[in-house]
Amino acid sequence: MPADSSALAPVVAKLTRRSPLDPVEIDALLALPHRLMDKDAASYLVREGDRALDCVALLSGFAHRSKTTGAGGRQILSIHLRGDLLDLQNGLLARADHSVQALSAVKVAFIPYRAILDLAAAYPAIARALWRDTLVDGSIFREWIVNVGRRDARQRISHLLCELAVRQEAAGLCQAPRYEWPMTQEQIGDATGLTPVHVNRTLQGMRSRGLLSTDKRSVTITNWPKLQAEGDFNRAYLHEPEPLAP
Amino acid sequence: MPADSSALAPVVAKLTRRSPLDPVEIDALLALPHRLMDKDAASYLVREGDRALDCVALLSGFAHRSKTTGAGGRQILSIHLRGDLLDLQNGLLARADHSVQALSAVKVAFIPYRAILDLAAAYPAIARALWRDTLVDGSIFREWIVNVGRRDARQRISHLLCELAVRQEAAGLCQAPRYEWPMTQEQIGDATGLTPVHVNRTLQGMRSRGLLSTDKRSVTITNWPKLQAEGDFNRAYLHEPEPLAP
DNA sequence: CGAACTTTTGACAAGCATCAACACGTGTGG
DNA sequence: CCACACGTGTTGATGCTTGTCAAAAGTTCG
Repeated sequence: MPADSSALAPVVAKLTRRSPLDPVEIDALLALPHRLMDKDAASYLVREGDRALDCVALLSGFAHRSKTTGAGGRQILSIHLRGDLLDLQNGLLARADHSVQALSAVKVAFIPYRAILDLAAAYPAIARALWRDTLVDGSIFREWIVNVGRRDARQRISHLLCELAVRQEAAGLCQAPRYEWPMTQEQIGDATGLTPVHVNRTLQGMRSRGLLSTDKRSVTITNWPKLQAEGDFNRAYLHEPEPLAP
Repeated sequence: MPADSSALAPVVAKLTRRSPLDPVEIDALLALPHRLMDKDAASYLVREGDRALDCVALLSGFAHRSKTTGAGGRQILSIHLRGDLLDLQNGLLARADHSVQALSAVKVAFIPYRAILDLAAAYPAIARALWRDTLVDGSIFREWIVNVGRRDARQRISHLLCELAVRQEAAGLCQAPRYEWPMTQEQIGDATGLTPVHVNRTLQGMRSRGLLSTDKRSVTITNWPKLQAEGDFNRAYLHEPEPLAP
C-alpha cells in the first residue's frame, strides 16, 4: 500500500514527529488493519467500563476523554485532534476507565489491539514510539492536574486555550492567530473544573482585556504573549518540537 | 545473580503483579546495572528541568512528584511507594517536566536509561510491562484530575487516603486498618489543591465523624466503607488485582 | 417557525483562601 | 537539663472566588 494513500497517515505523521521511524516500520504501521467510520459530534467512541477490542485513531476532527463522578459531575481529561491515538491503554489494561467522545464530527479508524501489540513486539522502534506517545499523554495529564489544582479560573481557561493552539499548530492544522475551539462553554467548564456560568463570565473578562475574540467554534488570539502569561503556560510539557523562528 | 538477592526485587515484584514475565526476563531485570543510595526525607531525586540519565527506582519509603506554578504554588502529582519506577519518562522525553522528592527517608536505585531501553528492545515482554506500568500511571493521573477538578475538600482527602491504603495493601506493605500516611497537612493540601488550613479543618471533621484517627505519620481507618463512599472511591483505576475475599 | 441548545445576566449563598496568632512536639546546643 | 528554634498542627476572623438557581436572550437546525 503506498504510504500516503493509507487512511492512517495522520497517525504516522504524529508518531514520527517525536520518534523517527524507518520506512519499513512506517509501512507496517500504515498497513495496520482497520475499520473506518464517520461519527457525529457528541457520539461515544469508547464508554467507561467497556472491554474494548479496538484502539481508536482519530483521523480528523476533535474528541475528548472524560470521567464521571458518583455525584454526576463530568470531568474532561484531555482534548484530542487529528492523528491522536485514543485509548491505547485499553489494549493492555482490562477495562476502559474513562469514556471517549467526539467533540466535533470526526473520522476515526478502529484498529484491533492484537495487531498493534504484534507490531510492537516485532519492531522495537514502534514499541518505543507508542510508549513515548503514552509518556507524552502522561505529561499532559500532569499539567492538567496542576491546572485544575493550583490555578484560578482565568489561568485555567487561558492555559487550556494555549495548549490547544500549540497542538493545532504542531499538527499543522491551522494558521495563527485563529484556531478551532470546538467546545461549548459547558465543555470548557468540564475541562477546567468550573461551572459554565463562571466560564462565561471569565471569557467576557478575557475578551474585554483584548486577549481573544470568539466566533462560533473558533477563536482568534489577539494577544498571544499576554494570554500565555495569563495562563502560566510553558509549552515544554507538550514535548513538541519547537516551531521555526518567526 | 540470585533473583532474591538483587536490590531491584521490589521493582520486579511490582511489574509482575500486572505483567507476567518469564524467569529469563525477570533475571534480566534483576541484573540491571544500578547505583544504590539512601536519601533523607525531603531530598530531591529529580529536579524539574533536569536532563536525567538515570531512572529512579524506589526500593523503600515514600516519594512524590510535583510541579510548581509561576506564582509559586506547588501541586503534588502522585505518591509513590516501594517498587515504583519514578521518572520512566525522562528516558524517552527530553527533559524532566516535574520534580521527584522523597516524602520519607528512602532507599533508591539509579538505573541508566540506556540499560532499560536496551532491555526493552531485547525483550518485548519487558517493553510491554514497562509500557503497561506507564499506562497505569496515566490512569492514576486521570483520576487525580477528576479529584481536584470535580470533588470538594472532604472527597478529595478521603479519595487520596483510599488510594494510598489500597496501594499499600496491594504492595503488601501494611496491615489494615492501619496505614502509613507520610504526609504533612501542607503536603496533603498540595496533593489535593487545598490550603493546609482547610485540610486541617476537613480532617477534624472526618475524625469527628468517626472515619479515621491519625497518629504522627500513620492513620487508622475506622470506617472503610464510609470513607470509600465519602471519597467517591472506586479502585478500578488502579488496575491492581482484586484482593482475596476477606 | 418552533424546539433544543448555547450564551448571557442577576441575585444570592457557600466553600475555601487568607492572614495572623498560638499551641505543641522534637531535636539541638549552650 | 533547660532554653530555644523550628516545623507542624490548630484556631479565629474576615473576605473573595466560585457555585447555585433561575430566567431571558440569542443561535442553530429541522
